[in-house]
Amino acid sequence: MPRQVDPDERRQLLAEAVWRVIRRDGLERASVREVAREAGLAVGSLRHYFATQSELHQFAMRQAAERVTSRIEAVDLDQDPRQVVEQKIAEILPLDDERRTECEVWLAFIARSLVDPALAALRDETYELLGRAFGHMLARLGATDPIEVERIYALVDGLTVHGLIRPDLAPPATLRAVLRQHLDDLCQRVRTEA
Amino acid sequence: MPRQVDPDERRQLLAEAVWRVIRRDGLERASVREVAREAGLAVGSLRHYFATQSELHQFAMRQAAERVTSRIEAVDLDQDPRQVVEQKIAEILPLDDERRTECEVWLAFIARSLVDPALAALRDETYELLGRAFGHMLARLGATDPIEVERIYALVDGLTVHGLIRPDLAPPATLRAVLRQHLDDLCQRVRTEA
DNA sequence: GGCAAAGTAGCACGACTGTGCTAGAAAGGG
DNA sequence: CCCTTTCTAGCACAGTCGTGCTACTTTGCC
Repeated sequence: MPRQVDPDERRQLLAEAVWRVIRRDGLERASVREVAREAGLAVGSLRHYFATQSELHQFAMRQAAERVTSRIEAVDLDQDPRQVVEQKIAEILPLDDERRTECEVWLAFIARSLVDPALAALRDETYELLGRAFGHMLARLGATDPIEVERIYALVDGLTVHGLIRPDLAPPATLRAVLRQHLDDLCQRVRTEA
Repeated sequence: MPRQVDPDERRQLLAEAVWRVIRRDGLERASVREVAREAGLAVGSLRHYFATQSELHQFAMRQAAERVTSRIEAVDLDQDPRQVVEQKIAEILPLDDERRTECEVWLAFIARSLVDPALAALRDETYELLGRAFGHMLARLGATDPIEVERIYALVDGLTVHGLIRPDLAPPATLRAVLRQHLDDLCQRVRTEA
């Protein structure tokens, strides 16, 4: 029998078990039984923390999003704005295994959010949060055009997908290079406009 | 009992039934039973055309990809290169209901392809085909930098995702505007480099 | 007509699913 | 010490799943 731990910590461990199952077998295999097995718990025990499968999935999705957003907010602002923006965006992209996990999990939940209203609400929350973050980042670089905000946001999400599905053709170095090129263009245009 | 139809046509009808189920309930609900019900067939009848569920899903995914790629190849080349590129890319984006269906279905399959080798092979095939298409399109505009190819490819895929999940914040007009802005920048850079 | 092929339908099996439910163990405060 | 709360565990039910299998109908060719 696993030693008792702090309830919040137990929920976090269960969320991470969900992530591992999703990475290994996909979201459709993240059943309460499979997640409980992955976490080393009985189904009845898991359901003491999450009454339904839906709650479990929502929590796992929210935790994945919060790990990303909290890292973005933790970036040191006391440096060149261009560097700040680049570092913040780097926290979203699948550049290492930790961030790759978050991206894979996120993609699985995003896909399901198209047919699951509860997940859709969570998705919208994060989408709008990130959208505002991109707005602030571009403002910091002197760009205010909403089209440019959507442009870099879409670019980053597209790079994320490419990094996930073709790590051979879109490795971390390439993702970084594309991002740098885009930011270069952006900064240059701002300068010439001024 | 449904009248007998041409076998290939029947397979196409079944693929479209898969698409409808995916849009309505998600890929995880696209069971042989549900698809057969959607198509108005018995399970045994469906399995006369697709021996396994995996075959059914692969076919449905391939058909969705082919509908997009064939439209791209059908774009009239006898006009301004900039227009050709814009029209080709417009065939990928979820700008109307038909294309939106393809994109939603594609996203569902892409997500599952991370844990399904058979779908991964199909995904890679299409990814490389589109990658080459973007390479040709940029070459037509005078751009050859591989980073620029990945950049516009990622941008389009990101716009697709945004158009799918937030049609309110990223409506067709916005997707088009972002694409135009990107192509404008691209063409201008080519001119100044020359 | 007959006969083979193609198409349609439905049953049955074993496996897995979410969740309602009960029972017992552990923890902590009095 | 006891008693309440929290936690862990497991059973049971009703449902869905993929697929192997057989039987019947329709089609098309001779």
